[in-house]
Amino acid sequence: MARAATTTDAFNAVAEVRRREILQHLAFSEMTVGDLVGRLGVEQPSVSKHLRVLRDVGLVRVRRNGRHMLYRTNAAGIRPLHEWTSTFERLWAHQLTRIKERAEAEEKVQEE
Amino acid sequence: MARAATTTDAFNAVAEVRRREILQHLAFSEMTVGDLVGRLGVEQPSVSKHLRVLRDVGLVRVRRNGRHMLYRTNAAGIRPLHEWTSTFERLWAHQLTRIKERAEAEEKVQEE
DNA sequence: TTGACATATTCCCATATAGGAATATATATT
DNA sequence: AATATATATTCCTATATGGGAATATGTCAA
Repeated sequence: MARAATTTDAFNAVAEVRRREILQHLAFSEMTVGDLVGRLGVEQPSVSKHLRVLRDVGLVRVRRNGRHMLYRTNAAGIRPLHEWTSTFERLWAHQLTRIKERAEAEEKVQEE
Repeated sequence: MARAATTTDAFNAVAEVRRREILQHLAFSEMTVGDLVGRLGVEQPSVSKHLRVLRDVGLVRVRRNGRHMLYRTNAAGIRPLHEWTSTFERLWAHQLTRIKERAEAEEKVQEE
């Protein structure tokens, strides 16, 4: 079997750096495809294709304005990612604490 | 160009469902490859290969115990994902508020 | 040393990319 | 209608995948 399609879910869609960049650019203001092309320095067809993927998984919304397409990030689509990572939050806090404790124990040894 | 390697970063590694499952299983207790095979119902070579990817990006740590390999999740590796998604947190809270407001406005219309 | 057990690696293949180039579609303008 | 502008899609190709099957490696036990 091959890798899962990029349009399978938000996790797969967001694996690509360009698409993460796009989502950030569209997070707090609508933007045109042309705007994105300018800001990312990527060819227009590439941008359109990435936007297609993001649309398919519901990570962006579009509306037309004349011959321009106005895209914006649909933050709700990112929420599942946030929640999945949150389940590990306690864990890394814990692990960092242990690392800190060890470091302090080491320090104490140094002092003696 | 093809898709970026799964070992490029945590984003790519975590795109695969199996690997997310593995990380959850190894989050709060060390486990053996065999344990994972049993819990996931996946062939051993598959599990080993997924673990290899997770190791390469630093999402799991291993230690040997006789002929068993004990794996555990390295939560710190997931943190970048959490932080990236956090930048959208305000946004979805905001968008949900707007949706709610619209719903309430609709309701008001109904009452009249 | 030999055999059993646990895990890792290799080989094979169908599949899906991402980007580049070319082209199609849609809308505005004259 | 003809042209220009904005965006989307198609075709191409090198590349990496995930799973299955087979095999290699490593460690313990007798």
